[in-house]
Amino acid sequence: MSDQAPSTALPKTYTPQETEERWYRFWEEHHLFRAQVNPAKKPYTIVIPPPNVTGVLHMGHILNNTLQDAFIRYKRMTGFESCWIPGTDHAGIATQNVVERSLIKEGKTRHDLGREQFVNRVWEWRKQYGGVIIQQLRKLGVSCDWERERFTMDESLSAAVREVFVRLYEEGLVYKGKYIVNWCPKDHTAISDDEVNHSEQKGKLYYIKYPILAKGKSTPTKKFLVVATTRPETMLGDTAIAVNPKDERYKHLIGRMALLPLTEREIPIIADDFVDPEFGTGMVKVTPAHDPDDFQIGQRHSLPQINIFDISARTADTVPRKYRGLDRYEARRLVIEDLEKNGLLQKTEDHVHNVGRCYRCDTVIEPYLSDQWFVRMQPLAGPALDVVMNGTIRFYPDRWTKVYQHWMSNIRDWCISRQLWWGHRIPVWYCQGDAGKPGCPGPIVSTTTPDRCPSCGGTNLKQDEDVLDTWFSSWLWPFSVHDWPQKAKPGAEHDLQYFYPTDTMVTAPDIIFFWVARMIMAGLKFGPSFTGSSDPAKNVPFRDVYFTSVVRDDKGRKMSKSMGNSPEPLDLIAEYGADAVRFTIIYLAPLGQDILYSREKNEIGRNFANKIWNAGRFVLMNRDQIGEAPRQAGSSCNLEHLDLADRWILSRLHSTTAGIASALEGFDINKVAKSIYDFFWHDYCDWYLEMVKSRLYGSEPGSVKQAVVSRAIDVYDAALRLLHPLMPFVTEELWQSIRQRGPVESIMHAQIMPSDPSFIDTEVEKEMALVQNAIETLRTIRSEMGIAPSKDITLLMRCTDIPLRESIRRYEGYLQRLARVKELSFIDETARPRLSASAVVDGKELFVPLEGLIDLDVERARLQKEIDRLAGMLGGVERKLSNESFVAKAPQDVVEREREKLETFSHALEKLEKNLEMLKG
RNA sequence: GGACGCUUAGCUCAGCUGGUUCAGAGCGUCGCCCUUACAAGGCGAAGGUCGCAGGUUCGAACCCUGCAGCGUCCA
Repeated sequence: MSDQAPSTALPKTYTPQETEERWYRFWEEHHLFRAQVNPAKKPYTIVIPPPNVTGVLHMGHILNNTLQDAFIRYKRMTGFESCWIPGTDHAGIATQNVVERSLIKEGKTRHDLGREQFVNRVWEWRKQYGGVIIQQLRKLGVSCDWERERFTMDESLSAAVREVFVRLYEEGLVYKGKYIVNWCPKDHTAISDDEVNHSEQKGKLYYIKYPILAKGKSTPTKKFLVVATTRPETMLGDTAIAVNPKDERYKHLIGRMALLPLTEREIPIIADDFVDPEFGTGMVKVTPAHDPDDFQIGQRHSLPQINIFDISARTADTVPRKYRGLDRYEARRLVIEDLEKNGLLQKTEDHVHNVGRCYRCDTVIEPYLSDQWFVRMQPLAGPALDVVMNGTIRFYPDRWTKVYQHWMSNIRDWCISRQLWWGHRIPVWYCQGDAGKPGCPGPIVSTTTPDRCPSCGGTNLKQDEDVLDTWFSSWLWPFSVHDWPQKAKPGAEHDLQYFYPTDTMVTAPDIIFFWVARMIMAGLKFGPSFTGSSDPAKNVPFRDVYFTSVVRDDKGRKMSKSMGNSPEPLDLIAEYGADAVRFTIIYLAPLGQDILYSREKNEIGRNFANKIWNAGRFVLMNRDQIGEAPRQAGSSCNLEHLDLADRWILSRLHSTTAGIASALEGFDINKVAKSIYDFFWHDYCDWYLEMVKSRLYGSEPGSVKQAVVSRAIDVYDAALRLLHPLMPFVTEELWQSIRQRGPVESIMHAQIMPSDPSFIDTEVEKEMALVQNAIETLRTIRSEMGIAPSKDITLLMRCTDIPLRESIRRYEGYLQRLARVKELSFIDETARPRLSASAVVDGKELFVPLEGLIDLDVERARLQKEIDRLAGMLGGVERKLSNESFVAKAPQDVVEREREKLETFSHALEKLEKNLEMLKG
């Protein structure tokens, strides 16, 4: 017994705090998370969806990262080279905001510092605070390969960004243009369509009268046209009025001019199909510089574009003096006031409309005309849609494919430039011309900073001021983490070749477009350059996408720190332990279904940890007293002196293992948690260990008892390994305690025993079910008859079958231990035990003589209830069988089963009724 | 307006291709128990017309249609 650990008395209750810290240090110090190119193994790779570098851990991260860790650990324990690459993204707007806020406290703005200084300042901030979330993740116990940690602003990842920009530019997939974009007046930058959150909001619909000008003249007629608008202030930038060409009401006005109130500008009345005759008056004002639809109309009719706002959405010099320098809402108020004064406001109606807000700061977005860079998405979307539709990439749950399909089919170009200082500066330069000479037209687009203009040789170059969208680096993450494009030679033996494509992407559904979709595009587009293959299956960034649940509070509201309805994850971990928090959230989170969460629910996980802890205590105490059997070579489990309970627990272990493997295949991690929980708690603790006691404390020889102890530990060991991916700490602690382990040995690299079907024995499980059934029945009788738990009972069983009697005798110990049956005797058909409680289990009658103890009324009521229940079921079966079409049409085995039920139920019923009669007589 | 999801015990949820004692589990409640692993525990019990209305079928919690309520995304 060289592998027997020294005696260790575990405390009665598991306390996670110290344990967790100790084992995490152990794992990290011994580089146990590290993955290496290993051609002998298949890789299993996950790249973390990089959290925002300004972020702090929230419940969504807890769920998301527990899932990833569970997948990574299961794979590591089933023969894969598991590699989980962590990191953060540089979160352009958020990070810049954070640093700007701290500058404000010093009474400065970024403009006071200048660009270079400011960017340095952000780097400093990042060095100091950017690792917070990474440290917090460690508390959760995640097995990320920290030696591969990446940041989207790392030099190598920045090189990837430049490379991609240049390649796309050269292919004509990146272009610059003046378009209406979503402008955040607070952050002073454009954002992409996906970064705008729309919500319904109550507003007003204003009906404004515009005087119609006399034909060919600048004098107003007495007539007016009326437009309806939700944003009256933008009228200052109107350059036309539009009607639907088919609208009979207004046909005669097309081509005429109107006078724009408050500005005295003359604008044309035009016809455009876009106008909905049903909306408002059927006439719309056209403001090409401040509305995306109007912009389109403006393009079609070559209308002037008058930008009336500055970058803060305050009115600019392009409006009459009176209205200049106003916030858009003040401008609205004043415009309305003046229109009213002039009798030009016909009416105002309540109106619910959709308002877009910045996803970072919630400011109402201003459609804004500006020069921006875009990615042409259509050519990238086609292949990206194909790989999902044809199953090369699978979504879990599958319904997200529809959402994806819809988005991909209606895709719009991606605005990638941001008017920020923090981020990847756009790799584009403009020739300004050397002294006295004019600059050259056209941009210089290059992965490296150019010395001189390629056309004129001039050295006066100016880089584009803008930076790229953060997501423009995130979409490359699955391969940029491996230092593409530097290490990109196809065929070479390195990380990119080995670990790409990744296997599973675990992400919240709300960012399906931000990175799932775009990562797929990027993988398919740039994959061939390092996989050397045009096969989409080799270029996709991942094969399975797991969309997590949304974590809500117990009232169903989405948890958010700003709402204050989210517990602080680190507090939860401190209070319950990381294992408990991990297990609980997995146990509660069915695939793709929202989860209602509250802190007390962590008791599920905490209690479970304590349960297995105490099971460990139990086996250790017995090992210390009884000792273990000599180790059998080549076997993962002691198989000597097996009895029913042993065969049963082995059967359960192997079918649980198989069930977990198949649940993992389908990403049904919730089921994994439930299976291991039920196995460990109910099968192993409630039944197996209780049954083991009857042998350990019985009269069998020491060698037999030692085999029993060894087996109990073996099964326990296997169960710990099954559970480890969900509860890494407590399982490590216990695994290290039950047997002597090597100095760098860890359960995280122990292998999960594959399910061996030869152990799965349905006959044994059936027999065991019978014993369990009998024990439960006896317990019910005891409880209902008010028999004190400490009091022994006698059991009479009607059974004439001699071999069966013998086999039942073998379980006597279990009945003794688990139902406190002191004496078991068999009786024949004619015996009529009086004053007994009785029951029928598997057709056999059980009698518990209760002379002097029995309350006849209670027992009669109990029997009557059981009779009613059975009679109900019997009735159901009889109805089915008397239904001719059932017998004719239902499958034969189903009919046969019903006939058997008829048999069983009526026999049992007969006996119960007889026994009830006896009590009456 | 369009798409998707959900509705099963007081609460949170399982329930696979329609048929196995199918109506389940955990929490909560009630009763008994500090039984030498565990009171963060053990044993037992009560509790539900499976959202509503139709339909398909020998048979529906499960499939189809409609409706209602809740939620999410897109326009």
